[in-house]
Amino acid sequence: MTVALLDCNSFYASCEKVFRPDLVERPVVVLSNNDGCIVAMSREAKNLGIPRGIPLFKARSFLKEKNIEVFSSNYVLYADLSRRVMDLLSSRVPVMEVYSIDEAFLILDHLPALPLPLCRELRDDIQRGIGIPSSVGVAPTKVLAKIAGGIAKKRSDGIFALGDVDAAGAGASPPAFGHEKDIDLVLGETPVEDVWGIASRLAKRLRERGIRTALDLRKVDDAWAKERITLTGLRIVWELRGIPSIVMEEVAPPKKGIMSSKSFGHPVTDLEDLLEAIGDYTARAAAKLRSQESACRLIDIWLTTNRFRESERQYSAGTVVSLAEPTDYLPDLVAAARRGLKSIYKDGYRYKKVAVFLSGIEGMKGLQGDLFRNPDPRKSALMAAVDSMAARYGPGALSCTAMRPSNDWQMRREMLSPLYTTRWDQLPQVRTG
DNA sequence: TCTGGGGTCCTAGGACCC
DNA sequence: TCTGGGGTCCTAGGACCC
Repeated sequence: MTVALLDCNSFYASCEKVFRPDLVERPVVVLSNNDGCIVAMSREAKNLGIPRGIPLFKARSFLKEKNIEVFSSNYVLYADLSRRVMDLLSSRVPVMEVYSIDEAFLILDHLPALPLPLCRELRDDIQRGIGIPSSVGVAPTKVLAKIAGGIAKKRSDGIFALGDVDAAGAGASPPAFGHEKDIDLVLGETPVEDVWGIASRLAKRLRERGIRTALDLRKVDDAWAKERITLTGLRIVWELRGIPSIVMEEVAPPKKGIMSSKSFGHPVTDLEDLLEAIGDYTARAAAKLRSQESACRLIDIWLTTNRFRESERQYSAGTVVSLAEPTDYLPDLVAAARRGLKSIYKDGYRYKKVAVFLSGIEGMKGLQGDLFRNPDPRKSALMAAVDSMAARYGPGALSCTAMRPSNDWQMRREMLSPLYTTRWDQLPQVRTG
């Protein structure tokens, strides 16, 4: 197998630069929801040594001092540019897995083009046509392609291959980057915690056993790995050996749980405000549920105060509401969510966050019982209308809850870029003369 | 004043059944 | 006094990913 991992560089920051040519070489950071933390940085910002995940209030003076451009997160823009990248890839490579908003695995076997020239072309086209820089790692398995991708990011040509990938492809061109010996060299220089699937906790345990690099990990005993790092870990070991063991998810499997949760812009004390927020979050989660043609049986609700404010009284609680039958019908879901919230709400606390989690998810088509035999056409029609309104006016357009004008639970987004690509009224302007 | 929001999979342990 | 063994389902929590 020859698999490529194409990864957009500093994706959110790169998206913000697409319509701002004045920012080309400038350091840019993108904030989390609620303008809380720094979650993405352009290369220039990374080079200044800003830690990822640092709260904005701690970084503020540094950002100002270094004249760094700061953006609130604009997920509508990122999702739209991501879709364009993925569409371009799937038009050239029939077998691929969209792994995250900014990454895709591509199967390069049995294509007319050789792997490396094709990757160069894809990378160039994404840059020229969409304006997003990317890098590509090529290898016999996903885990090795991830490692190759990490090296590609540091190279000026943005491409790195582990093994004889062109020979493995159509067989016509000389090997591009190396043979087995070179794979050993690269793995020997890859710290074990840089392997996909091995994070700090696991890495610490491995290091205690003398396993410090990807090369060490590749050599461990199968039975030992199965027992100590589970089958998930054993698959990583096999992949390091070049044996494909992690499946390609060509079509995204339906979600087994759908979450909607956001911190508030200000502390919230009033039950009515919390109910309004939970209605909004439930509407967002339910829209995702319907978009994958599923229904859910369980709704988890939880709420919490701000754990960082140690001087304040803390309270957090959650509850699960079971529905009589699986449903995707928003009024029923909202009613259940409100019931759950009322059962755990306590007066007198300053709340930071509420969350909705839909689970017990089943496909609508597979549903047994009254719902399937006797779907209520009025309910389906209402939900279709809700979904088309949301497509037009945004995900929070309808939530079965009367929204009051001064809802101060809404998140802060004080440095939001325009919706360049999805709203006519926010298209970039070209000045002439 | 200000600290993100999604997801997946795995294991352990309890309840319950035969 | 003696108090199995195996299976399933559920939940909580840990660990990992972006």
